[in-house]
Amino acid sequence: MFFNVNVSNGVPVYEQIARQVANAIANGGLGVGELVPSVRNLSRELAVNPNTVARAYRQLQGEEVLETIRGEGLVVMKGARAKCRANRKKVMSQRILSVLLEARQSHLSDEEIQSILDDALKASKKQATRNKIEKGDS
Amino acid sequence: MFFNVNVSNGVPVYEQIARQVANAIANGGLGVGELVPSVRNLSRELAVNPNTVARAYRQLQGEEVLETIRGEGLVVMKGARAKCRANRKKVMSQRILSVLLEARQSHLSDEEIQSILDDALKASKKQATRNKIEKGDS
Amino acid sequence: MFFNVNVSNGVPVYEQIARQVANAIANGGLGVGELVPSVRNLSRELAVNPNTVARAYRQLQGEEVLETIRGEGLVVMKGARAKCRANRKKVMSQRILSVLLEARQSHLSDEEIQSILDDALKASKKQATRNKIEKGDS
Amino acid sequence: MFFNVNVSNGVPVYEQIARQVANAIANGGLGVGELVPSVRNLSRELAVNPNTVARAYRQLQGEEVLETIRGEGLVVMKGARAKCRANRKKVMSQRILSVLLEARQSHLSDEEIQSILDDALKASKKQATRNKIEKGDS
DNA sequence: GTGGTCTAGACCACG
DNA sequence: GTGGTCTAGACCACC
Repeated sequence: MFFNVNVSNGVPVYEQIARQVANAIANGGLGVGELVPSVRNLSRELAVNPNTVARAYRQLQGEEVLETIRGEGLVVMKGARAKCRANRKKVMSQRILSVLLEARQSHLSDEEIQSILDDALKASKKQATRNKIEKGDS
Repeated sequence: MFFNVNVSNGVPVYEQIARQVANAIANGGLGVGELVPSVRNLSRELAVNPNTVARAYRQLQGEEVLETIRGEGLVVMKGARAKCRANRKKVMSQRILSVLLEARQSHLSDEEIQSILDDALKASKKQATRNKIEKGDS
Repeated sequence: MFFNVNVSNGVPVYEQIARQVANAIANGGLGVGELVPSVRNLSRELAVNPNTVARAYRQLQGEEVLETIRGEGLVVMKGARAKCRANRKKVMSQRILSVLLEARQSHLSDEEIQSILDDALKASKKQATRNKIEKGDS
Repeated sequence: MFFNVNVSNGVPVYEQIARQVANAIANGGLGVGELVPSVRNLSRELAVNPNTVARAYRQLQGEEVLETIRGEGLVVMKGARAKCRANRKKVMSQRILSVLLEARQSHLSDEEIQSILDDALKASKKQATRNKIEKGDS
């Protein structure tokens, strides 16, 4: 359950946090009924504004992944794991599809697209391995 | 050489214009030494503010794809076609790679990723065909 | 870190701003990772439109000298100092070279050119000294 | 008396023409009392708009370098040669001085400036030699 | 508070 | 006619 945020990344910080929490749930790192880290703790750990963490959590509440237990904090809802898994896949699919569609409408040929895909797949495997080893970055 | 912009797309209008012009160059629709549509004409045609078109063109100047001929207009620079083709491919690769990397670091398995890719590829082909037939959309 | 602009100078205001910021970085007045003055503040201070400052900053982003931290502001990128120093020298060299080339192709003799250079060098030293003393000008 | 213009140069075409005519006069290529090429001829030869040539000539009239002889055309005025020589030197000096001043106010050291000057001087000599040999460019 | 985008409209130099 | 610059002001997302 180690989160990290990249501020100079284009992707809003609150989104990065929300995604990583959702991923943790999808992978079982955070189980149903468990408390997520408190806004204050997490914000300190990530060195971001508490409002930002709060916003990430709010978004996950809106997606019915987290719910507030009065006097306790935010916990993972029942059914959240399946939802996160499904959602993760759906988002991935949409993103890839949109890139591919744009590639087509810019007249890249099937062969070019295929070769780009193959290269990216290989590169991602290599990079993933590297990250697993290094395990530290900025 | 028919450009179109989608205002509620997330992607900034000036970027859409710049990309489409760059694509036109990459595909030979706009040849080296040719004048691109004038700022005022294109802005009228696309129903956007002239400044927005100007900004798109300015960006392409920064990339050394266009250059201005004083009192004449903007023309496609020598070597622009290769640059646009290479750039298009590079951008595509980066985008796909970043999605794949995120997929990996969210612990999706190789099989899941592969199946998502295959589905997206098929879907994109179908959609491309549809677009070719319809030839008009929003 | 005192910037100033000369509106009736031929040189576009946004360029003057961009250069001065780049120089501040080259000279260490603005360190890597530091926030540059906010668009609104600087525009107020210089009495120019915020868009003009924004354009200057945008240009420096394109040169990978600045990058935006969402919700925070613009900071000096890693490696920016070296880049700015190198660039400053390059620009100077090009400008001088182009003047010299034109002098040559207008058939000025070596001796004339050399004498002009010497005079200009002396004059610039004197003027620089004067500016250091006065420390205020229009 | 071979003129050439560079449209994608930043320098206004009419200025390039005016300068080259003035240089021809300074070098004796065009003698006092001689007719300069007609607007129509020169514009055809340079492939530029006649208005542009006319403007260049107008500027030289303003500088009292050319004068119109009714029914004849434009001729080089008495004293034009000295004036052009002086002017050429003055313009050169000003341009070099302004570059040097900017270099100083951007905190380049004396040594850096001197080295840049030396390099530029050497480079300009080399380039000038090359141009003399090649004698053709775009 | 920060920057980013877009619109509207004015003025300039150039050809 | 062309692009380039600048201003003024609105609206957005993010932190």
